[in-house]
Amino acid sequence: MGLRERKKAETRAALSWAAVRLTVERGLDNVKVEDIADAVGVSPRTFNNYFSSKAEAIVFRHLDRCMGVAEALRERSAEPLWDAITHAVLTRFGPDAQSAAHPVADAAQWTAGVRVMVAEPALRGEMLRAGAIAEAEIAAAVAERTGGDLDHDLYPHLVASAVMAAVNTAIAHHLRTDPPVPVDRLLTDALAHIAAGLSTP
Amino acid sequence: MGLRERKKAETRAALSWAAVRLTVERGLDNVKVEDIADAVGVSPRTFNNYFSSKAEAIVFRHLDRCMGVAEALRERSAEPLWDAITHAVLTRFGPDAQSAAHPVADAAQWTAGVRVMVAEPALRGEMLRAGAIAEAEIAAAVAERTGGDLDHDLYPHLVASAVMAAVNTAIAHHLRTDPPVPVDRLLTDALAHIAAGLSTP
DNA sequence: CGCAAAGATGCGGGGCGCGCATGTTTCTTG
DNA sequence: CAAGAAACATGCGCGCCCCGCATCTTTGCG
Repeated sequence: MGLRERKKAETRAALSWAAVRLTVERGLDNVKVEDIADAVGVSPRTFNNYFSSKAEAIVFRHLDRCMGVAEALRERSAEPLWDAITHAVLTRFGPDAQSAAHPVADAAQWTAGVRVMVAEPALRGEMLRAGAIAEAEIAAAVAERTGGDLDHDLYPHLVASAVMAAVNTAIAHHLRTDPPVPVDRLLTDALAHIAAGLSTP
Repeated sequence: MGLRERKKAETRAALSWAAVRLTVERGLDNVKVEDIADAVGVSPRTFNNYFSSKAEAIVFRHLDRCMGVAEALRERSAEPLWDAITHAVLTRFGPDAQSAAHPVADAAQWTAGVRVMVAEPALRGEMLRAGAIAEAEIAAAVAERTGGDLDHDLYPHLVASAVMAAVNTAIAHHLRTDPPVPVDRLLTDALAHIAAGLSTP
C-alpha cells in the first residue's frame, strides 16, 4: 500500500472516529458536518468525498468490523463451519476488540452516550445496512466452504443473515442490560442457538 | 374508529402508495416530495406531517406487513410456536397478500422497477429499520407465549430477529432469481431451517 | 349552535449532499 | 530527475429536504 492509500485510510478513520466521538458527546443533531471536518482539519467538502452522509461516517467502524468477520471466516477454513463462525465473530466483536483503539476518560458517561447514539433512528438504519453489506461477503465466504451457489442456494445467505441477526441481538442485549452481561458470552450463546435450532428454548 | 382517524389512515396509505409507485416508475431521486404530495392532492408540508422522510413513506407498507406478523402471531396462541410463526409470516408475505391491493399494468416492468428501488441504499436502511421495529413487537409476542422476560432473556429477541432475517433473505432471493421462485416456498424453507438449526445444511 | 381539539397549509431557515471548476500533492515514465 | 498524468483537497453554488412556527379550516362534542 502506497503513501497515498495509507493517508486516505487514516483520514477516513479519523473522520469516522471524530464523527462517533462528537455524536456520543453531544448527540447527533448537535453535530454538524462542519464540526467533524474541523476536528480532523479538513474541508467540509472533503468530508463528503469520504462519506456520503454523516450516518455513514459514524457507522464506518461498525461496517469495518462486520466485514472483518467475513475476512476472519475465510482464514479459518480448517475448522468446522460454526466453530469458525463463532471464532470469527468473537475476534471482531469480543470485549478486547472494542476498546482497544481509543481509550475514553469517563467510561460510564461514554456508554450512556453510546446508548443514545444507537437509539437514533437514522443511525439504526445505517447500522443495519452496514450489516447487510457485510452479509453478502459472509454469504460468499460460507458458499466457498460448503460449495454452495450464491445464485441458486438459499443456505449461504440464510447463514449469513442469521449470524448477523445473532450479533445484532447480542449487542442490543449487551447495551440493554445494566450491569452489562459480558458480550462474548452473549455472542457465543446466540450463535449456538442459531446453529442448533431455535425450536427448543 | 372515528371519521377523523379513518381519513388520516387513508391519506397516509395514499401518500405511501404514491411514493412507491412514483419511485418504481422513475427512480428515487427523480421523485420529489412535491410530486408525491401533488399525486395525492395534498400540500408538501402535509407530507411531512405524515412521514418524516421520503424513505419512511416508501417503506410504510413494508413496516405495516412486518407489524402484521406480530399481530397474527398473537392471534394464534393455540398452535406450536413455529407453526404459528410460519403461518403468520405466510399470511402477510404470501403471494396473494402482495398484489391484492393495487393491480399494475405491466408486471415485468414493475418488477424491474422494484428491483431498482430495493437496491437504493437509503431505502435498504429504512427497510431494515422497519423490520427492526417490528422485531420488538414479535419478540414481545414470543415472550408472551413462552413466558420469557424481555429484559433478561435472549431467546425472544433471538427468535424475532432470526425470523426477520429469514423473511428478508427469502424476499431477497425471490427478487434475485429469474424466473422467480415462489415466495411462499422460500419463506417456509427459510423458517424451517431457522427452527431446526443451520448447522446441518 | 358554538367551542375546543386536531389537522392542513404557507413561510422561512438551517443543513445537507453533490456537481463542477480549480489548485495542489503524489505517482509514473522517459 | 524532470515533467506530465492521475488522484486528491478545496471553494462555490444549487436544489432539495426536513422541521418549527403561525394561521386558517375542519371535525367532534355538549
